[in-house]
Amino acid sequence: MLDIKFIRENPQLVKQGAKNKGIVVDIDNLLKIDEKFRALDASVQKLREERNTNSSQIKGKPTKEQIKKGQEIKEKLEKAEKELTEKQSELKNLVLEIPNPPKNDVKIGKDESENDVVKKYKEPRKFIFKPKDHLELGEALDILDVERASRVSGARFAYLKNDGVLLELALVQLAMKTLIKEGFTPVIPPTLIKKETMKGLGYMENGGEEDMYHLEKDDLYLVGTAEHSIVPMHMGEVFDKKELPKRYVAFSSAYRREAGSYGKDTKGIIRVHQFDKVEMVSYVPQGEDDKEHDYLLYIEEKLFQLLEIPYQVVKMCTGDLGFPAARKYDIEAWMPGQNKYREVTSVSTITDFQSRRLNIKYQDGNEKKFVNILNGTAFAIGRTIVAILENYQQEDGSVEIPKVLQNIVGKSVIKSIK
RNA sequence: GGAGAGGUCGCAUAGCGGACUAGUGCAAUGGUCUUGAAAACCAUCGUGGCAGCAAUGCCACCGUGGGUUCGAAUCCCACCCUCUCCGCCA
Repeated sequence: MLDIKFIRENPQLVKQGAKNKGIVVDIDNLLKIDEKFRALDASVQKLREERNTNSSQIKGKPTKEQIKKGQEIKEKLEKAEKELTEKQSELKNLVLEIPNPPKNDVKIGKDESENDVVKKYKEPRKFIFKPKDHLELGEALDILDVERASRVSGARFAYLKNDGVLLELALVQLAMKTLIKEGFTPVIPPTLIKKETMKGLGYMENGGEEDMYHLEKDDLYLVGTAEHSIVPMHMGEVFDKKELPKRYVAFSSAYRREAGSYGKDTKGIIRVHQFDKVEMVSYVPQGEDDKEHDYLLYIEEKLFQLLEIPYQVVKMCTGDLGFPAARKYDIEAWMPGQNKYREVTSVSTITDFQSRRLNIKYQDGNEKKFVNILNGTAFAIGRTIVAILENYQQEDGSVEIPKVLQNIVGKSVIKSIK
């Protein structure tokens, strides 16, 4: 959510920002409503003042005149307050439809085709044999079972088995150890959150609700990422500036309906309804989000460098940013089985767009300011396993385990046990 | 799931229809004193909004949302949360 004052003072910037994201907003109409709202607000305040004066003049038993006057004010006030509430919610709904404007350094573009590759790490490996895809490898090694999962749970679910499980746990260990060393606070958060919380996060609008699992009986939502339960951890709180930056690393399952992605990535575990993830969330003071953004990206890169998997860093253009992000980078790992780079992490700054809505502040001298919030993926475990399988496969179908994980897994190669 | 207690300005507490314009203690901040510190003393000290260049004035907020009343922290209703006991349970 943007600050109404900011919109008033920078209508042009807000308009342009929305346009660059490909979102249509009517700022002129919003400002007109804002003006009406403020006029109404002033008259309501005046009426309340009258009411307060009238009742504070009454000491003991009120006279008939006093009661009559009070009733008159009350009647007028009820009408005016009703109008005010209506205008207010109308205004608020309009404000909520305005996206966070992209940062100046973000390229203006209409969709993902205009994103820029800003960095490449390592040349993709040259195979002397035809590389297999992760599903073929995983099934042969008996670490993945998609078929039985589809019978039990439906499409887009998977069983991870045997060394696949050890690999997942090793990745979690690696991410946790690395980030704890960096000073992050480890958390395992709840994965069911209240509707109120989901609303506060602002993911119910813009069709976001479509992608979330909802448990109707209890009116709870399954998180789509740990960010959904980590960010609101501090709602309504005021940090001391000394406590910032506050950084969390969370491990949790993530649930996505993947509505509207029928026919896309149907093979294997690239796109599933449930996957595990290690996620980072930072709260930083105003103006420090750019630095933090670089830092989180640096950590993401470092983790993939530890795995020695070739990747590229992609900087999103305005049209591919999403509603709350002001800037976003993805890391795309090379997937030999598909002969292309695929998204494995994503890191965004959402500036104070969410903290305003969730009311998360920090005390700076005698001023209270909204914190800037950033989030990024450490490991999306499923896709990282895909990348490992495909990049580390051998001609005989076995898969080498990345050096950095060998000690944790307790072996150096995953071989078929058949 | 059943029974009960409770949610007040960072924390603790007062408040039981009109001097609540929410009191007090602690903590915090600034100062006096001190070689330094502690103590003591003095002062400041919730959040948001509207109007104004400003000093300032006004409005709202006592878990949330409704209601009763001339007037609500206080009474009524619903919901949320916390705690205690019982039941069930990894």
